[in-house]
Amino acid sequence: MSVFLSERKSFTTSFLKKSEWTRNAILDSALEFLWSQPFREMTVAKLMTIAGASRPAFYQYFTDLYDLMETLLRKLEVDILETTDPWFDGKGDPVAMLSESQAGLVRIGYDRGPILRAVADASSSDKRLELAWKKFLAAFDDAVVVRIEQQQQQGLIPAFDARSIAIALNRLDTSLLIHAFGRLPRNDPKPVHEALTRIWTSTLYGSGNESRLKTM
Amino acid sequence: MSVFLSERKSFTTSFLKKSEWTRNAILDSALEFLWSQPFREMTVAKLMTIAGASRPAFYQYFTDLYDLMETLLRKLEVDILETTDPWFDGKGDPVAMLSESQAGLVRIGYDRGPILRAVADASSSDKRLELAWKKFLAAFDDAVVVRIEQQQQQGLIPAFDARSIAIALNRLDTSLLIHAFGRLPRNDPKPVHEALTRIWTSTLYGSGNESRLKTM
DNA sequence: TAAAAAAACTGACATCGAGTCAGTTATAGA
DNA sequence: TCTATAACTGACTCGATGTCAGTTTTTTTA
Repeated sequence: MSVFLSERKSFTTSFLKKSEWTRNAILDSALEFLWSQPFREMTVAKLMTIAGASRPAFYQYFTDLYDLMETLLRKLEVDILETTDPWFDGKGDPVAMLSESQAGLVRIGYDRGPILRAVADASSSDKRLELAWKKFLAAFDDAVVVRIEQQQQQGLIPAFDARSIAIALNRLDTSLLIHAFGRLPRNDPKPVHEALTRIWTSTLYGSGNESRLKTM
Repeated sequence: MSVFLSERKSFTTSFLKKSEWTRNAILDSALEFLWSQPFREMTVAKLMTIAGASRPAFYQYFTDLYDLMETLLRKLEVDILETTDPWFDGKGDPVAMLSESQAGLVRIGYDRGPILRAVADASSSDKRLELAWKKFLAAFDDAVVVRIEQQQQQGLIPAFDARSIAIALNRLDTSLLIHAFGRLPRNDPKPVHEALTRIWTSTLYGSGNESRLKTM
């Protein structure tokens, strides 16, 4: 079960029905696999060898590898929503809240980068998973749009088309997290957090970044 | 050969050696295919049916589908470098130059979106193509870093780690272009251009976007 | 322009991974 | 301990890939 599980809780615990136990063993095996190899190397056979069961047993629990990946995506989703909370619901200084939310995102990206990458990779090969991934991203787009429009009404954020900016900023986050943390060795999280915060902040609040640009 | 070829020059022209002709017919078939279906649906057999030759003939010209996609990537690269020129080499108002370069990028993204998407999709399934794609992006990262550092020395851009911002902004561009134009029907290019320009501009030059945010 | 050389092409084959199923084994509950 | 239910497996089919020996078509050149 290796060192790679150290950063996360294992799915397999004692006192579970055999069926649940095996399902979790498969999920654990998938995580173990994806921490060291890209999704494209994963086959049902390899996975089940790690999990210690026969290949057909896999199909007892998942319809295919993409179905399994969707399960991992759901688990990611929950954790991301949690740590992203401050900017969406917080009451204080919006810049500080934003920085905090981005910090949470970076932390999760760092802790689960290869999984995030694997889901993104896999989603381009399967219609169903692609849809799930798209919805996952769209949910964030919607949340960011709402927050931007709220703060535009308060005069905290200048007037512009909230949706296209929200989409752009969210794409920025996902692709940068995958770029920086999607494979081992992972980048240093600090500059990633700084870059994201700088870009979001200057785009939304225009602060921290006034240029010396006058005429020219 | 269809309507989809209208926006681009066909590879196949007269007076070509048979060998070159067939190779180009395959490339044309790939474009035709990718304008209407995602990469994951593409098989050598389907492609060669469109191209009008036997399946094994494909391997005369390409080692596999990823090799073919790499060829399409090279062609994209050339065109992108062209239209991106203003901000990198221009002399006038940096904000205007930047907006112009982004416009070029958006135009290419719009004209070739599905191809861009197909290359990105395919790159996650193949080591070689993944590397080519990574290098393609890294080349832009480097160019942007150089330009940012130049303008930081001139005092046009505030001091910050140019590389991480460059990487972030480039990831933003690619993923947003693919999101907006990667499949039919494509989005309206105007808000995409506006969003990109707003984000790049406020991040680098801090202009066009001063917030009413004082204390709070 | 016709024959030789070179190139492009093809049918048939081997391989690999996916997904299915009928039949067997193991588990959980009474 | 027995039985019903759930979990598992070996063996199969299928679809796509990549290769090769042999044939056809194109190009060269005499």
